[in-house]
Amino acid sequence: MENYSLQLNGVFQALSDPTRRAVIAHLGRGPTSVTELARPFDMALPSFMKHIRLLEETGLIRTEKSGRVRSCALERGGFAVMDSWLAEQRALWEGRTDRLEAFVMAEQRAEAK
Amino acid sequence: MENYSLQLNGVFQALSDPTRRAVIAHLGRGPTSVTELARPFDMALPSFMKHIRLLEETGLIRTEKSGRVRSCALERGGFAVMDSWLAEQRALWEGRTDRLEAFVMAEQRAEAK
DNA sequence: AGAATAGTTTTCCATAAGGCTAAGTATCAC
DNA sequence: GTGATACTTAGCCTTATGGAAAACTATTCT
Repeated sequence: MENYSLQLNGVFQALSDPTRRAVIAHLGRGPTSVTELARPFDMALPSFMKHIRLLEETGLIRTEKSGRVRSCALERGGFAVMDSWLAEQRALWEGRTDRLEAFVMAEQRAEAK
Repeated sequence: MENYSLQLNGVFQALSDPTRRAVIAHLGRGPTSVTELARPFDMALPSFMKHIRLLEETGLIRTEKSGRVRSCALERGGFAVMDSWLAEQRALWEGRTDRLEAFVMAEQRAEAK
């Protein structure tokens, strides 16, 4: 899947910025409006909105506008691609560790002879 | 810790590039030389080396030069910062889910009266 | 209606990121 | 010691990224 890789690019890149990670952390405690989320940052609103849009595009958050306020919430699904990649990698080098362990044990058994 | 955040920036950014993720995946099957790692990519060596250096700087891999060949290996420690951040986030929104569940159950109990 | 609030759109700017070529330095293999 | 190998260094180029200011739109409050 070509698309899987692109999603990974997006998610990792999104999380590489401290402002965006802080937004994620904030939303972990519940949905909020953009202005509320922006309050802790010394940053112009348009700049902040770029982060919000990027987070939404990558599927890490979901936003909805009602009236003049846009409220944001975590989208747990966005983390799924990353989780699966990480699991894949772990399977790889844990598999290898197992083989290495098997090898080491085999050596030890050989020595014991 | 100010440094923790910088490490997170680095690790996430490092993993946001497909070439670098491929290198990580390759190294998951064991240590190799730079040239060997570079083989699958249609990219000049100096460009590829930038990725290697970045991965090393962020602590995701470890490299060592012996003779004219530099061999690379995974550094599991580099993943630790990311893992801990992810765990932190999960604790946050799982904690919240629990409270939400508790709230919902309380409502149901109230209705049952 | 008029003022304040909450975003939005547009344009611009400086730096970082990813890639290239050309040329240089050690090793290693004969 | 010559040639091939395996990187390294040094510039250079283009696009992406994070941020800003100014001006605009749509709601909501009084």
